[in-house]
Amino acid sequence: MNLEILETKIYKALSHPVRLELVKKLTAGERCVCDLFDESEFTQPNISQHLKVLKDADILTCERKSNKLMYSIKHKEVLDIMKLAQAMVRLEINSLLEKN
Amino acid sequence: MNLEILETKIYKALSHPVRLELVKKLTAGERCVCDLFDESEFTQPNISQHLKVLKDADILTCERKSNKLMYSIKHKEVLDIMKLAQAMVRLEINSLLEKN
DNA sequence: TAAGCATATAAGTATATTCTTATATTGTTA
DNA sequence: TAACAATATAAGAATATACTTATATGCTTA
Repeated sequence: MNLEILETKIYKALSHPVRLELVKKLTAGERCVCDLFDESEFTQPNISQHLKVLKDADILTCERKSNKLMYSIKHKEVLDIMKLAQAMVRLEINSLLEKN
Repeated sequence: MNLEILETKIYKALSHPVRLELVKKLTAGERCVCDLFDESEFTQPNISQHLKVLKDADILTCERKSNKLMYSIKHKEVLDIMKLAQAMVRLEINSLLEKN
């Protein structure tokens, strides 16, 4: 098993705006698929597919509660990754603003 | 401008094994394209294209030194991102090992 | 300024990703 | 166990990505 491929899988999972939004929603706590779907502008299968990508990358995990599947963040490290990436974006925005 | 798109651009840039390898090579310091290409198994245009993706995501920057273009890491945050992703991978590997 | 090295761009093809609609699966409860 | 609600999977079309080869661009130096 190639560890680098597992690493790229994490980045790829985060690289789609819908999936990034899903992760951000889950920072507030676990949610069921139907809630996540209701709040999105896409179809239920599409949301399920995106959740699967995030689960396969071990970013999310899920657990059944009665008739609902609750998704949640599996490793808190992903939140730190996102904070760092957002910091990079801010640095770039600031340096663009300074130039004008 | 949508900040979330800039964020996903960072992840997408890191999500290819060749590009991840390029970033890792540059952790040791700046390198020219020809060196990076010589050490790779791909064509020079392909390496240039990957470098462009990394530059467009503001992960790398480049500077001309005489007849060579030296690429280097632009924001050290990306190294922290990679450490965190690697930590996530290790956690997963360990928990897989424990199960067997 | 011509020649040569280093790098980027263009164009095209193969493959992967991201959606959609339709359907299957699974757990819950009447 | 039948019916329903919640979710996943399948199949297919549109689009994006990642390669290749060929060619262009841009420094540098003779």
